[in-house]
Amino acid sequence: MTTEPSTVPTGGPHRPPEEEYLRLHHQICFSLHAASRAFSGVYRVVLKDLGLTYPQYLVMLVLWEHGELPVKRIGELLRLDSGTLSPLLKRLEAAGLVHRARSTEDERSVTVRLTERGDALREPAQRVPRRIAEATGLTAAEVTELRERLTRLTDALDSARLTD
Amino acid sequence: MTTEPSTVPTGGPHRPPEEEYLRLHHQICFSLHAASRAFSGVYRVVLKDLGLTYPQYLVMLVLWEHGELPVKRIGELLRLDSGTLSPLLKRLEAAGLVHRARSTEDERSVTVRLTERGDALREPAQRVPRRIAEATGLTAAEVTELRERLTRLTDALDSARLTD
DNA sequence: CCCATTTTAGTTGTGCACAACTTGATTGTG
DNA sequence: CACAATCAAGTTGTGCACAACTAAAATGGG
Repeated sequence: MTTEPSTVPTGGPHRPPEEEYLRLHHQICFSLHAASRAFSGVYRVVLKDLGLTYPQYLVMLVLWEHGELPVKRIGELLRLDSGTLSPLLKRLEAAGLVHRARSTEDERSVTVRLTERGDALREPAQRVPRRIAEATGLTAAEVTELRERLTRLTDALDSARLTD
Repeated sequence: MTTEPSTVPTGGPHRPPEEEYLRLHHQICFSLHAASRAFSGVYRVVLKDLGLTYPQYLVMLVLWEHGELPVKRIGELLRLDSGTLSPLLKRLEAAGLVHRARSTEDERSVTVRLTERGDALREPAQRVPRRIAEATGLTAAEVTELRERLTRLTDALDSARLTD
């Protein structure tokens, strides 16, 4: 029974809809998962010179854009919570790229700002996007379309989760 | 200097192409990352009843389809190595869903097969895909298109990585 | 003014991803 | 046959994601 359950698609004349769903679904959930990991893999190679991981790079991107931010705001921008960010920021601080300090006006808040080294890293990082873009083999228009589709998908998934 | 570097897009009359790249690129890499995590979040909720995590569910999917497989083959199908699979399979075995045994013909290989409980879990799992499909808010055609795009992207990223 | 509630970071524990390495079995070639 | 090269799993160590929790500060209603 367990040695040969439900083999290849089917032998029957019509396929039950649930089977069809299972297959399609398997493919979409797996392909997104795989694409995400393939992306990290390429980033791992490209970011090696900078000494950054992919999530660390995302944090640096928002800091390069904004200069300094409270941890809370970084979390909102990157959709990450303190359980992920606290140790990550600690590692960036240990690497001398950022500085963390309690806000004086609100002692609950911690402000993260770039150090001189962190700011300087921006220059070599400028070359990263083009290398990644080349690796994807997508045109700018395709990138935009895919991004929009993924953003809509994320919003749909997030709101579906709330109503569960 | 570090307090306000490179603020908003620009103040200048023409934007340097690297800046444009940085922005677009930021968005695509972030959106894929976020979509992947949003997906896991929905799966986490839906799979809770089955007592499976998302990666465990992927392994169960290929086992439900093939009945039994060597670890090596599972890794090929899911693009995962033994460093990820060994402990994951150990947890599935501890949960009584699979059984692992050294192959008699090749002592290097370990064959993973479903236990009766693992096979039985297939029935309630049939309802998962529809729930996920509803959460995505996508039509079947959109799912197919997105999946194809992501698969092409993964292939492009993987081959780009090899030539690095 | 006081205290319950909320907010912000941080901590702990579990699981996944992956590089680098180890162990033991198999294969191919001299 | 012998032994180097290869191969399959597993182990170790690092980092990310996230749920659940704690600690400390701020806020707001009575």
